[in-house]
Amino acid sequence: MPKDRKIDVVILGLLSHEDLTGYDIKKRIDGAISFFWKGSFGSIYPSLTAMESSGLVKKYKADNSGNREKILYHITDKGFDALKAWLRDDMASNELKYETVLKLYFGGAEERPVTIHNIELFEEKIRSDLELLKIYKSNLEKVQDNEDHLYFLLTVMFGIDTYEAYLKWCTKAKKMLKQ
Amino acid sequence: MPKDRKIDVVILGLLSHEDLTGYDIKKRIDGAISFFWKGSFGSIYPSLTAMESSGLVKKYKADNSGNREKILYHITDKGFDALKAWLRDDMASNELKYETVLKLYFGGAEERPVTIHNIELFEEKIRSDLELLKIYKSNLEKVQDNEDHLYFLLTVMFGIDTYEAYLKWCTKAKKMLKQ
DNA sequence: ATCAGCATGTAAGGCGTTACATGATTCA
DNA sequence: TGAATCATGTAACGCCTTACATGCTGAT
Repeated sequence: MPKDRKIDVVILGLLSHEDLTGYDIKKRIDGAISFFWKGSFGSIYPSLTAMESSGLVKKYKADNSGNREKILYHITDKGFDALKAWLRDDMASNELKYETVLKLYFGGAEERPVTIHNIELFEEKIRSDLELLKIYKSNLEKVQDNEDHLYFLLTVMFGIDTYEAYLKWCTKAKKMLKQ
Repeated sequence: MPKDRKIDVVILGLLSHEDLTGYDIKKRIDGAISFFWKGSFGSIYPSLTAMESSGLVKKYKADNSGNREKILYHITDKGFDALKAWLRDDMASNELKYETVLKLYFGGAEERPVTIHNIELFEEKIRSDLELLKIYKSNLEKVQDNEDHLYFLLTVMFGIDTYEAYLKWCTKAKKMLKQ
């Protein structure tokens, strides 16, 4: 029964740095965060509404110098406390659903080239994502004064290290499957 | 709208090796597979029922030498075709929900020791899982005749390689957080 | 003028978990 | 006798995705 809507803390985390609209939040999630978490409008807007009524965030209209409606969200003290409580909580569910590995595990049901092809597809995806991560990394290394940047950098390094391990494994696995 | 119940292929994959009961399937999923996929009774039994009515599997009562009711499932040709079609399909969604990395990314909202502690928790979990994986690996290496074992071995190696990369990253990250 | 992007939201429905309900068997 | 494990299933409910609905702005 305990509420388990992780999108809430993703949003609170983002709002702990700056006020954002729902649309902004979506863009942030689609950026560097997408490597380890996802989120859609269909979850973001309801979460914002729910967190507003429980007092974790506060909404306000942007000072309309233009005339487009734009609803910005600001994290409250209560929201900040919730974010910190989550960080201090030892609980952390790391759920991976690797369809590629699943296909590998059951690869015996097909000919070897099928599995080799699946590994190659994975490899290509990882290789291009890795390039992105390296760009993120070099951008982060340019600005070293900010404490937050250390955390972003560590996250990106986590991605780079694991992706490089994936690629090494791909090479090895293909070799073994080709005898 | 396309059916996306991946638990179906997990079950088909398991049944491609041997006939199993729903309970057996759950045990298999909780074993080596749990490293990259999860499943509960609440999803397994309904999936079996659905796949029976669409002809992918066939159920039969175990020859009751005992008297406990036991329903075994056998994969049909149609089920085997579905499994192979899935393997041949280029689509593969690898969804990770790394709460640990999420906490890392937003770690700036708390003091450094909080993040260091979170990394240590992750490290311990990975270390003990890695031991398990290494046991699986040495067991697999004892039996080399079977083609299926190659796939299991590759899967386990994937786990070992990535887990070792995680551990190296943990050491590095802790060092950086302690200056 | 049109298209991409900005911007907010709702609705339907799928997937899956947790908890519940039930009962037999095996082992200490 | 009692606990753990075997064994099957249902019910409630939550989370999230996809698709839909709407409309403005800015660039080409």
